[in-house]
Amino acid sequence: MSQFFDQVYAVVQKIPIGRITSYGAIALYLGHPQSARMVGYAMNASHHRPDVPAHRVVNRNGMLTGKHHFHGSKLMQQLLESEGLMLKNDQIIDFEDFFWDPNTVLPPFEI
DNA sequence: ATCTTGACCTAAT
DNA sequence: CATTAGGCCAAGA
Repeated sequence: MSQFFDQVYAVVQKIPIGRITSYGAIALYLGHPQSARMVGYAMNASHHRPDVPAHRVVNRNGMLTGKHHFHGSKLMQQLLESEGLMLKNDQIIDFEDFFWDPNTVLPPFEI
């Protein structure tokens, strides 16, 4: 089951193209407000899952803290830029404008 | 089995 | 302002 990881992947897959969200927002949505680290860990373990757009998940400041875990260190930035986002110094410009919050967009999470 | 290390976040100092 | 401390819990050594 590994519920939590799968739930994380399910949410990440719903992030629209060109939008991004944060680890903490996902953790909060799933009812684990203090388990943001686990969301990041789930991403680390999502390499063998092809349909999980891990590049659309950044930390709450819009910084690409996980870029080193991609195949190339530029890959994450390139993927985001190809979706229309602008980046500077590993940080998303106008992060708040592109932020996609599952807590306000998706229906309340239910077990 | 224990110890360490994290794609994090918040609250307190 | 910046820095620390604590909580979270899955893997690897």
